Amino acid sequence: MVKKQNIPTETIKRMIAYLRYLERVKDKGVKIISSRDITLLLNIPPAQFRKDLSFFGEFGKRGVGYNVENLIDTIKKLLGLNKKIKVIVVGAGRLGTALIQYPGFSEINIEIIGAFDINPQKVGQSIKGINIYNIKDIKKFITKNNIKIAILCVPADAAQSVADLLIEAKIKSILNFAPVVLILPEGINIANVDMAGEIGSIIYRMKEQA
Amino acid sequence: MVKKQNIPTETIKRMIAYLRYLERVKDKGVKIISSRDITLLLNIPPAQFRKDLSFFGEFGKRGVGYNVENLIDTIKKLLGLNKKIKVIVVGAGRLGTALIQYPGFSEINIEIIGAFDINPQKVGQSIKGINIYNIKDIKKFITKNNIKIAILCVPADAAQSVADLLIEAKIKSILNFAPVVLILPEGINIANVDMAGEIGSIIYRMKEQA
DNA sequence: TAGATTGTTAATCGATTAACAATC
DNA sequence: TAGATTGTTAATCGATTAACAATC
Repeated sequence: MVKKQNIPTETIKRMIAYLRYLERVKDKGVKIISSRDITLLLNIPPAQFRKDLSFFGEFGKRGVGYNVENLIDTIKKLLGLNKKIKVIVVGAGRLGTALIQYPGFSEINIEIIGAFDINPQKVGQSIKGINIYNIKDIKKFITKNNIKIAILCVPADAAQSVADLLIEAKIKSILNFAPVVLILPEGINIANVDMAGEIGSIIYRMKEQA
Repeated sequence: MVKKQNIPTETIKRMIAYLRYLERVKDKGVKIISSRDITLLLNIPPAQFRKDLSFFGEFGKRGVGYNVENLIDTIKKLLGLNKKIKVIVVGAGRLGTALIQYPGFSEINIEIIGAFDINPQKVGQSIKGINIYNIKDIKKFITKNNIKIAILCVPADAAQSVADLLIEAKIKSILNFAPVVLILPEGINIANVDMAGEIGSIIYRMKEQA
C-alpha cells in the first residue's frame, strides 16, 4: 500500500542531501551503510533519517543497514529524479548564465535546454551549448518542448510580469531567485531562493554572539 | 527590558522580506501601514508579522499601524543591517562572479570588498571594481580588513578544505553555495543555499500532483 | 465615544527526537 | 543465540495561528 501522509518539504530537501552523500560513498566502494553512518557527517540524528524514509516505505534490513546502490535508485525514483528533467532559465544575466553551468543541477538529472532574455544583444548567443532565445518566443518553446519548470532569475522589478508570462505559457513550477514574493495562481509550485535572506540571518546570529 | 527568547531563523528571514517590502511601499509614498496590509502580498497571516516583531519589542501604534520609515530603520537596526557589512567571495567562477554583482546583497547593506580564486588566470582581474586575489593571500586580507563573513562558491570537492582555510583565518560566518555539508567548529555560523535541493523539492511536489 | 489595530496569550499544528519492539 | 540496526510509536519540542484584551 502506498503511504500517503503529508511529507514535510524539509524531508524532501534532506532526501536530496542523503542522495548526494550516498553517491559519494558509493564511489568510495561502500556497499552497505547504517542510518548512523549516513547521518554522522550530515549533522542529523539517525532517527531522522529513518523517519524521513519511513514516509515512503521500508528500504533497510534490520540488524544490517541499507544497500547503498539500491537506496540511491530508490530515492531517485521516489523524488522523480530517475529520469532527465528539462528546465529553462529565464533571464540570462550573470546569475542566469552561472546557473546554466551549475553542476549541482545536472548531478540530479536536471537538464537546462534553453535560456531566455529580453536583451537583443544576448539573444542568439549561446553558453556551453545552451542557446539564448528571445523571451517573446518563450511560450512557443515551452509548449513545443513540454517544459514544466522554469528557473527565474530576472531582476526583481521584472519578476512578477515574467512569472505571469510563464503561467500563461502553462509552466507548472518556478524556482525563483528574484528577491520578491510572487503572486501565483493555485496549483503552481514555487520555491524561493532568498540569498539575501540567508546572509541576513547569518548577520543577525553574529550580532547575537557579540 | 531587552526581550530574549530564542528567535526562529524563519522569523529572521521573514524580517528581511518585510524590510524589502517596506522599502518598496516607502518609495510609493506610504507613511503608515497595518500588519494586514504588509502581509497581504507576502502570503503571511497578519498575526505572524506581529508575532515576529514581538520577539524584539513593540513598534506599532494600536488602532493605527506602523510608521513605515521608522519600522524600516528599526528592522535594520535589529538585524544589524544599519551599517555596511564587508564580506568576501571565495571562488570566482561563474556563480562567484554573479554574486559579486548581485543587487540583493547591496540592497541590504552588504558590500563585497574582494574575491579570491586559485586559478592564476583569474587572479589580478577585476569585476565591477572588485579585485580577484590569489587565495593564498586570503588570510592576510581577512585579518587586515577585519572580515567576518565569507561567501563560499568553490566547487563541491574543494569546499571543505577552503572552509578549513577560512576558519583558520578567523572567519566567523559562511554562506555556503557548495552542495556539501561542511564540518565546522562550534560557534561558526553557517547558512547553506542548496539550489538543487530547492528544485528537487519542486520536482517532487509536481510528481505528487500528477 | 466608536472603530481600528496592536501586542500577547493560549490553542493548534507539525516536526523532531527518544525509545524500543521487531527482526535480520 | 547474541548483537546490531531498522521501522515506528509516543513524547517532546517549537512554530504557527486564532482570539481577544489593551489602547490608540
